[in-house]
Amino acid sequence: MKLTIFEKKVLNLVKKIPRGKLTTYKLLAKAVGQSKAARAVGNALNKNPRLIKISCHRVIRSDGRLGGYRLGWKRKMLLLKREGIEFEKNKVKNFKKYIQN
DNA sequence: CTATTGACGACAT
DNA sequence: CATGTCGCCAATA
Repeated sequence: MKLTIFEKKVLNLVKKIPRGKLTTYKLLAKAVGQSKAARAVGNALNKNPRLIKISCHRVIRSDGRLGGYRLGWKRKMLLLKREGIEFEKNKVKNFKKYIQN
């Protein structure tokens, strides 16, 4: 499985997110120099070859909603709760305070 | 080269 | 708050 440059960039940033912190597809896009490629970022994570090793569950939507996850958003939510993150109505409560800058 | 496909985002209704 | 629309983009067929 070979990864494209774009995918590598994204995955490398994602794996650095510390436990209990979050980031968004949009921020990642900006971080790799393509502020409008949030959607493409999501696709990159979807292809994530090491779903187990890379914590792609810490990436959410810019509006605080969870966004997708290969194994289902419920699973994603569980993992986040396990890291001490709280929810309300399918949205992360005060998500801005968890964002990793 | 063109068309399609989404783990998206901003805005309108 | 819930949907729908439209624009964006990298990857793929």
